[in-house]
Amino acid sequence: MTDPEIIDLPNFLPYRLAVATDAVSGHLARRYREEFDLSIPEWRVMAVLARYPGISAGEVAARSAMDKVQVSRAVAQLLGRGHLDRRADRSDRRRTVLTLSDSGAAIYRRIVPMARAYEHDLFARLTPAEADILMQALARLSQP
Amino acid sequence: MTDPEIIDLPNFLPYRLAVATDAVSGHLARRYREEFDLSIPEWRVMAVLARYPGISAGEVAARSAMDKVQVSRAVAQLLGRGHLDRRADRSDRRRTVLTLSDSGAAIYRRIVPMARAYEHDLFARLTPAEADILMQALARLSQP
DNA sequence: GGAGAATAGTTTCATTTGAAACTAATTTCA
DNA sequence: TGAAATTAGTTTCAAATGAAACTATTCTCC
Repeated sequence: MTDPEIIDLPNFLPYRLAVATDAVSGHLARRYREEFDLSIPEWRVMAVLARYPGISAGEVAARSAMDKVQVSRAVAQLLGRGHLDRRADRSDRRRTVLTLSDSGAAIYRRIVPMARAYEHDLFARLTPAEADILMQALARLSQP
Repeated sequence: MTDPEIIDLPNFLPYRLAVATDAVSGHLARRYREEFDLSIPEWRVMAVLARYPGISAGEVAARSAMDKVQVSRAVAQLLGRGHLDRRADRSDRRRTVLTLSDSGAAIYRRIVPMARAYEHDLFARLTPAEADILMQALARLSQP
C-alpha cells in the first residue's frame, strides 16, 4: 500500500523515465564523442540528413525534436569540420539546403553499426512483446 | 523491412526515450517552476528528504540519481528560501544532516497531489499491464 | 601519535543550453 | 505597389551544468 502523502522517487514514473534516459543517452553521448567526436545534436542532424538529404535546417529541426537554435549550432559545427554541404535555395534565399558531405557520409556509415549494436543490446534486455509495448508506451508519453 | 544502412530516428529507441523524457520532464519542470518556484533538482531533494528525513547531502545524492554538486546547489537554494533545516553531525563534523523545514513540508504537501495527478494522467494512457511492463523495462534500461 | 589517504561538501571555471533579440528575405493584403 | 507581418536562420546574453580543484575533517595503519 503506497502512502498517498509521500512520493517514492524510484517508483515515480517521470523520475524513472529520466533515469533511464540519462543512462542510455549518457552512454551514447560518450561513445559518439570518443569514437566520432560528435555531440548528440550533431549526430541527430546527420541521422536526419542521411534519411532526408537536401532538406533545410528548419526541416531538420522538425524531424529531430530540436529547436532551430540547437540545429543552427550543430550545423555550424558540422560545416566547420566538413561533414556537411550547404547551398542556398534559389527560389527562397532565406532557406539553405543541407546534405552530408563525403566525409560526413563516411562517418555516418561508421556510426550506424555501433548505434544499432547498442540498440540491439538494449532490446536484448526485453522480450519482443515487451519491446513493442515499450515503444508504444513511449510514443503515448511523448504526446503533450 | 528496415534498411540496415539508415537509422530512422523516430524508431530508434534511445531517441524515443529522450523525446518522451523531454516531454514529461519539460511539463513537470514548467509546473514546478510556475506553481512552486522549484527546479527539478530542488524537487528531488525535497522528495528524498520527505521520505528519508535527517539524511546527509551525500545520501540525498545516492537516492536521487544526482551527483554531489547538483545536490549541493539545490540544497543551497532551498536553504536560502528557508525550505530546509541543516545541522552539523556531532560525530562527524564533515557531514551535515538535512530535513524539510515547516515551510518546505508545507510546499511538499502541495506538490504531491499535483505530481500524482500528472503521473495518473500519464498512466491513463496505458493499460495496467502496459504500465507494469513499462516500469520494468525502464528499470532494465537504467542498468549500465 | 601522526603522516598520508580518504571522505563530505563547496567553489571555480569552462562549456552547454535557452530565451530573446536580431538580420535578411519573403509573403500578405489594403 | 509597398507597409506590416511572417519566416529562416544566426547571434547575444544570462542561466544551468559538469569536471576539476579546493577546504575541512576523519580514517588508516605504521
